[in-house]
Amino acid sequence: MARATVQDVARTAGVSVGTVSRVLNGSPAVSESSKAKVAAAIRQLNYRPLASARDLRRDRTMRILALAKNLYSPVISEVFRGAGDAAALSGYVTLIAPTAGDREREQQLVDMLRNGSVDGLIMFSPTMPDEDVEEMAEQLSVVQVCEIADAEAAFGVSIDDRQAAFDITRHLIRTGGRRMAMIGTRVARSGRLREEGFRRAVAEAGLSPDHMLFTDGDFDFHAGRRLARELLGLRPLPDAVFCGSDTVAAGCVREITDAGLRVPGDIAVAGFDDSIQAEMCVPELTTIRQPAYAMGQLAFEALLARMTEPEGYRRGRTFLPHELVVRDSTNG
Amino acid sequence: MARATVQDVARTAGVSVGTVSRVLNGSPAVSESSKAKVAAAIRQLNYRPLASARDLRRDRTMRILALAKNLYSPVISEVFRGAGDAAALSGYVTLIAPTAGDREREQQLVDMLRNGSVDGLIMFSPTMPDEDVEEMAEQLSVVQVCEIADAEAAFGVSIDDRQAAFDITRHLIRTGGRRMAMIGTRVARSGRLREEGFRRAVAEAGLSPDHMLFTDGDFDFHAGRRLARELLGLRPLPDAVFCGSDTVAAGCVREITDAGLRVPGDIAVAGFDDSIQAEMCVPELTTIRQPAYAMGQLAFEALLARMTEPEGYRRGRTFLPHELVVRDSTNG
DNA sequence: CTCCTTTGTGGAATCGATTCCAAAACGACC
DNA sequence: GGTCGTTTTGGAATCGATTCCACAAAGGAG
Repeated sequence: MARATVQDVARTAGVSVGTVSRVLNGSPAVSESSKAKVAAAIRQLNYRPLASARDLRRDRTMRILALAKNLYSPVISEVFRGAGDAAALSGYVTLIAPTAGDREREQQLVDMLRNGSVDGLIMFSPTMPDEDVEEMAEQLSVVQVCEIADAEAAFGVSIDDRQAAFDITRHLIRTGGRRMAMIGTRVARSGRLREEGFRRAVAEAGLSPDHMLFTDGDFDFHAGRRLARELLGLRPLPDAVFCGSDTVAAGCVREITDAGLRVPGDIAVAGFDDSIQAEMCVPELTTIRQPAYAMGQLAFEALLARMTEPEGYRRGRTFLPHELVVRDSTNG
Repeated sequence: MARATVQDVARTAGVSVGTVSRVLNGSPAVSESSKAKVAAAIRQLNYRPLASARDLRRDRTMRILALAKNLYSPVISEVFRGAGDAAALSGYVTLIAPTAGDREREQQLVDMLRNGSVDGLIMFSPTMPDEDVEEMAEQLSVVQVCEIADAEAAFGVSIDDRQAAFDITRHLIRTGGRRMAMIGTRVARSGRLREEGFRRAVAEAGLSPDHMLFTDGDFDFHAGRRLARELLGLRPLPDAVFCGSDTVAAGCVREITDAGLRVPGDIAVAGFDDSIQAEMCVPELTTIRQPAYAMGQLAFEALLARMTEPEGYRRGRTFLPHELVVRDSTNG
């Protein structure tokens, strides 16, 4: 039993294909009797309009794609939840795909926008160089979220990473931090901005950073432990560490605790993101809250504007406010 | 500048549309000179074949969809990584969509299979009733993973949840557990199977369960804390608790520790999944390792068979071996 | 040089839903 | 009953890539 087509429905209902299509799309100019006949035929044949045929004719898919390196991140999943909810309100389906940081796979997914498989694209952490993002943004419906390339043509939503890192570092200093260390990443742009914010806050307090440790690879719990272990071997021992994410901070806290030192007594630790990891950690982490859900919503709204208005869409970046969340991993 | 079509490319290259298409699809019967001319025209016009037109004609999309309630779960993301990698090897793109446990949104996503937006579907935790899964599986390319409905026609990959729960409960008893408690969920089928395994192991040891606590809603860190708090108010106080996930177990451990009791000294705690949470917890959790990546791979392979072979596909369920991982949250 | 095979090419038909245009059906009103 | 709107309908054209068929060109064998 092959798939039923609009022709089959028309024949069964005793009307024309035009009428069937009009019923399907809720056109007002259809008599009640036709509507009923068509509805009956559709049910009888278990008919569904074929997406590719509809998309071809209409020249849009009502689908968008959201790209990220990986899915297992509280911030990413929350951002995509916000974007997905906002998209649903406008009748769009949001699909998500991980790139695994692989250029080729990312390219393949971006091609889905180029070849019309989806109408728009939300990029979380592009692996491609900034110039490519810029070029894409000029011709295609793309917005960025959290990780924003320096691209004039593109729109992006994020917090002010530099300011946020500045704020939390200042908090570390205010609560007694003098020998300042940072564990971060330079792979992501946000990581570099956080480094800047950290350095600025330290300098402003008349101090200088004692230790800066970075990873080029994963930025997870194990990386946090590894770098913290390294840190504990250095002198002078820091009394405050700013970590680029909660997960890394949790690894750092764990390593410090295992070494017999106390957090925050001996070393204060600050995280970033205010994910569930911050609450799971003992002691609970002082961190920066990102309005991830709202960022996702805003990203979709900007994307919608880009998709529907040919030219008058928003460009540049928008910052959403972050918030310092003080918990027990820093001195009160 | 509107999108270039195959016609435009043909005109620019001075060949026919047939030849362009043959070049695009790597047909061998094309001269080198035509190949070069077409390639040049494609580059010049920045041409990409339109997906909907191609899909319509070919009657397949080379895309599959993976559904789950939410994305922020180590098991889910690992399963989908396995499925995605396997799919990529066969030239398929894997798209992921969260249902948020919403029937309507789930239906909308399942419709993407019905209307040919994708060629196949991997379902993680269906919200729909088993009968619907069964009915879908009969006519459509669907496989299930981890959470498997009792559906004859469908294929599913998972571990043997009952046996795994049995194994870890037996370990709790072997290492001194007498007053046995469980914190679980009955919303998911796997949760019910784990309950069965727990009960069986307890009964087999000549004991009977002291406390069984379940949540109908979220099954996360906070739920773990809430149920553990409740548990600590009950008498007799348990000396061993089996939790249905690592995240819940982490919440449970946290609540017990905060109450001034020791894990595992006063109360032993076991988790499930061997996610990163098991390692982040203090003490690290004894748990059950699920071969999530392999489950994803296998799920895709079964799906591929279902999509390509009209009838001779696999049915029923396949169990992959689990593994008891002993750490510090249970007595040595 | 002819005949036959191979290799390459052009172009029309096709996939299935939508949409536009023209025409039919239906009322209402005189 | 005829005229003039207003609904409603039928059906052809369309979207863009693929594929099949027929035919042309090139090469090889005799």
